[in-house]
Amino acid sequence: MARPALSGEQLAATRAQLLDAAQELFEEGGLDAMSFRAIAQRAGCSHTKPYSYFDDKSDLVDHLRIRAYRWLEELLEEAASLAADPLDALDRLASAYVDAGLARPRMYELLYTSDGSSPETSPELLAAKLDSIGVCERVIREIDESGLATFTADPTTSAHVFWAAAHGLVSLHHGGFLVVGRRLDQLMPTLFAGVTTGLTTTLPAGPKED
Amino acid sequence: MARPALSGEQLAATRAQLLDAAQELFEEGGLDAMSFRAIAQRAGCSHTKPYSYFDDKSDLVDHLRIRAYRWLEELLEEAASLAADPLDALDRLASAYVDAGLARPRMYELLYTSDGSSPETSPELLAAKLDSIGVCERVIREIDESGLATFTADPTTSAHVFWAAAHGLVSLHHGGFLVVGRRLDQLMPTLFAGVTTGLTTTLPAGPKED
DNA sequence: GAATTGATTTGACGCTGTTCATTAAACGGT
DNA sequence: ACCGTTTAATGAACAGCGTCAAATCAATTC
Repeated sequence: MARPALSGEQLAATRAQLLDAAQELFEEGGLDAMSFRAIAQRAGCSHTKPYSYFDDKSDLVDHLRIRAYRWLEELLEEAASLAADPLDALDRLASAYVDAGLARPRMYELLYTSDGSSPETSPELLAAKLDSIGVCERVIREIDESGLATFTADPTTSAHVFWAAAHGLVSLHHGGFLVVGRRLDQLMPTLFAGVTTGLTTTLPAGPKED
Repeated sequence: MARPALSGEQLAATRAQLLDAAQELFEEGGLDAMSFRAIAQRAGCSHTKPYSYFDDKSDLVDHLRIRAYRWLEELLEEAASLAADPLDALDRLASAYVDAGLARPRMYELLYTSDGSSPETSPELLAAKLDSIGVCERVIREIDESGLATFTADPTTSAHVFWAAAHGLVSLHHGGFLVVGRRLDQLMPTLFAGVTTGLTTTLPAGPKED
């Protein structure tokens, strides 16, 4: 009858284009630099076009958050794939997580901030979150199954504990708590060794009390 | 010669008044609701008066962050003061921290967010941060000195580890990772028992292999 | 009472996110 | 080849934002 509606591909392409622009602006200059209008300008369109592809600015940012979690997931997946055994994989996961948080603080920021306006998270965002932490859970399950160590809690809980430790560590750094600066290098092994020791009965480097 | 400059008291009083208004608005409706103009309106003055008391909006928010850390510090201090012994104090500290984070999510949010514009934090804010984590550090030092347990790392590092665990846990909850909801109640003891086990050689509830 | 000095307010600017009326473009039917 | 329809994209407009400059007001000294 008339002008054809946007095909799925075109729609996805433009959305990706807008998200690219948004991500660039955000990583360059933070939230202030990522205005809806600036995104449109960088994407080379009028400042109202994004409204055809996203409900809202917070909707756009939510999709950016999903991207951030996918980025993290791939990163962890890659780190785990290089490991010799599941225990090594958990170690690499922790290092990769912390390294990523330090290397791309803005991207990391996206993971743990939310628009105060929309308290409820979208299903896709939730799925992205669970998928990323799922990498950790899977590795822990592999450790359990391999018999290299035995976790005293179920894999989901154990993954949450590791995740909390890793995120807490990165937050501590970004929050400026680690005044010495070099402190993180000594803190990371202490924390993860502590958590691992506390959560497993058979250990990679046991407590060995004489 | 002329109209007298603001006395220190008046200045502090007005600043406190503005911060009260800002805190109210923020806890009511998040960052969006806490506009510079809305703060002034609630404080009952023109929308530019705050500029006589704060450099900037981010300056005002920074002072709000300091308030948040002072609030946290007092809260932890009070929790520790109720304890029978230092080991109990550490337990209460963890519970108080998590409870506070769950009860006042907006206040908690202030602790770990920063304006992307000003990467460097003010000395007062840094002091407030270190004072709040200092409560934890002090309790750990007391445990060490009392001989109830022996930490394998120095008190500062140990405090960082506990802090990271506590913050990570609250973040996990606020981030919506704990889909089940009740999960937190079982996660908290697991995490803190794990961290404590991993960091101490003499334990409140040891690993007891056999 | 007049002058002066600093606190406060008023008015304005450019920018923001968002909405709405308008224009432009791509197709089907005749 | 044209028209009518449908949809994408635009431009203009609005209220609200943070911020700055000029104007106003109040309190003190001469």
